Amino acid sequence: MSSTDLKKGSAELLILSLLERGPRHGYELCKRIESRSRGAVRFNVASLYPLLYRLEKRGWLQGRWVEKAGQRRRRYYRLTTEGRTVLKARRRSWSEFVAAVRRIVGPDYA
Amino acid sequence: MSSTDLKKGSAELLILSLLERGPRHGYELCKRIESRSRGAVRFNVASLYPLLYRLEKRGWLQGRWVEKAGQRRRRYYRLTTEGRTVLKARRRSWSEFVAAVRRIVGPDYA
DNA sequence: GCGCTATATATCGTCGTACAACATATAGCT
DNA sequence: AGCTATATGTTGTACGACGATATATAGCGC
Repeated sequence: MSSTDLKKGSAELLILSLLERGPRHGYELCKRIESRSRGAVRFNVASLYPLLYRLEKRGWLQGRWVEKAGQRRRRYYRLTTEGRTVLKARRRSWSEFVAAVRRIVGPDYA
Repeated sequence: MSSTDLKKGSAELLILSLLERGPRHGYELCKRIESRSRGAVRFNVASLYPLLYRLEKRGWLQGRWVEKAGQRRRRYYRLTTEGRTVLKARRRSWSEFVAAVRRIVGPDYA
């Protein structure tokens, strides 16, 4: 599986995690994921924006337009209370999943 | 992301890993994944069989029918040399991916 | 002025894949 | 005869990833 495939399931977890410490806009999330993962995870904008809309629609995020002179408008997203609850659950299920995979795949030989 | 979504990217890694120690047939792989992950990862047959065909088509697996009296025929898959090479690479990229996610998501609070 | 890059958001069309549902076949248990 | 377990397979739907493309603003080099 390519690194593209690998990130499929974890995209939401990454977004929610990054928003935990404060509002971020789409492009910023994109760049943060790339730099924090040292390039291992890269987000295509054609996936990111629709994903943000979905999360907002589910009530986990709340977006708000911020306009500044001499700048393209930005949409800042913040975690809702429900979003925080979901994040907690997602973190737990992620670590459970990783543990389960480790039991099947065996220890790392990296 | 549901545990269903989570496993999307790792399905191939799981199959390849299980076949590392010897030939297995589809249903057996299904059951082994379920039991080794203690129920955390479950495979739908409608995903498993097409996946096995794909892997075989790519030359990573080789299947062979085994018929026994009083039993439904089984198709046993074994890892090819190419499959072993791919498995090695997949294992490495999986652990890199997990490390990258951990840097973004933070430590486990499970 | 022009091309390039970076910042920032957005959509369209294609393609792959997961899975519910259904189908088939064998055997044992009740 | 009906249920469960074993075992493989297909069809149809639906969702999501991503390449390509578009729009808008600003700065830099030439």
